[in-house]
Amino acid sequence: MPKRVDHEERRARIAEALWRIACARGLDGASLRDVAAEAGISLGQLQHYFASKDEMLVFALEHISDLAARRVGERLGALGGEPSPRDVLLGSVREMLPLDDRSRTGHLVQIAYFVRAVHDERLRGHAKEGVPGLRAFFAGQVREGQLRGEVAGDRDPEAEAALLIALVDGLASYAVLDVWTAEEALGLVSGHLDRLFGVR
Amino acid sequence: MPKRVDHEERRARIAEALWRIACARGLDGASLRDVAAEAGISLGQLQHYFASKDEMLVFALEHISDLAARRVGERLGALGGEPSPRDVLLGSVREMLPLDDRSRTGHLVQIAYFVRAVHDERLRGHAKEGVPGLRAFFAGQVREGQLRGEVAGDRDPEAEAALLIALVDGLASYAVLDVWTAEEALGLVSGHLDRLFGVR
DNA sequence: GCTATAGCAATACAAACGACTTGCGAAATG
DNA sequence: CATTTCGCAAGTCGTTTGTATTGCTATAGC
Repeated sequence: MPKRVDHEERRARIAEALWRIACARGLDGASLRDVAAEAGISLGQLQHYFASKDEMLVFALEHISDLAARRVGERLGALGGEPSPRDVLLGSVREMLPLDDRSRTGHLVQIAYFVRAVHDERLRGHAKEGVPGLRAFFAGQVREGQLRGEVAGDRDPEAEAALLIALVDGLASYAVLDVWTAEEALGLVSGHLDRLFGVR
Repeated sequence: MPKRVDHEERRARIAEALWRIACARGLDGASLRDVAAEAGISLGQLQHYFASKDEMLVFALEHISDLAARRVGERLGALGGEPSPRDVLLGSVREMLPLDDRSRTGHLVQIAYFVRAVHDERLRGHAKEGVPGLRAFFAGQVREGQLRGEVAGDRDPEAEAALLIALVDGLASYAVLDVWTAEEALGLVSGHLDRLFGVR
């Protein structure tokens, strides 16, 4: 047998090159040749790891979702054993806003995929699948807040969760357009959470 | 002189053909030939009215913004002389959600432009310019609500306006992905407005 | 009625695209 | 040491892209 290389590691490297291009010029502006050049490899080598462009796009999307999920997990894990629901929600939200360059890149990539997902059935599945889980998680935190008496009992946890997701997403979208900064966006969500958690 | 045709009317027709394609397949999937075919004209004729593809895209964006602004204006005008701030806000929001097919098409087009705006300086200007005006308008309505005693005095009108814009935008984005329906989205914003306007 | 010109069709063209094929070197196995 | 198979480079293919060019037709003005 000839030499073996770590396929997954190579594919990850290529995916990261794709993100850099998608961030700078958009997903549709990323040709296979561009990605190969950005990754510092030949077109032939890229095609050795991805049989088609579509395969590359799907892999890159799954890869970035994994990384984002892991980042949120780490942040929440750092909160300690018994964190307050408000801190959990604010920590999650903080990870969903383009507060630093890396996160901003992630957002630009996510937006690039979002537009494609609108017209591409397969990608739409990927883009949608994370929402119910996130919504359930947020709703659980709201419910926990109600148990602790920090959230009014007449609030619908499922509705509040959806509101929070949509709100953060909208704030983040305008933040990447420089309509307002990510810090201002964070302040706005924080105010929203203040209201939800009875601090007046 | 030879015969003369109404250039603006032809350009508007071409722009509408572009929207139909952008709605179905995205902006990047719309070639000049596709647009010409959709408009029922030849490529040569299309080029007669738009010297370059970029010129066509910019015109189509400005045209759809004009139409959307006029729709909102009509809806608010139909509210009568002294409408309540809550009704004004809900009416505006209703126009910003993809509740019918025409509105959904408008949203898909807007999304297509949004992604392009992230990477295109000129389009970004167009995409951003409408927000401050809308925010000021919403903030004015919140302030009016405070004067009428319907909104708590410690709410920051500017912040509430930004929250509402971002919230509606996020809800609308997920609505076009079919994560939830536009009707559910409307119900969620309505609940948000209930809270803002002291109905508990 | 001649002419200038707007309107428009048809075609050409270079560039770039994704996909595919071929071929060679290297290395681990037998 | 031979052989097999992976890793990869280079080139080619047909298609599609935006733009440019050419030329015909009809009409308004002189």
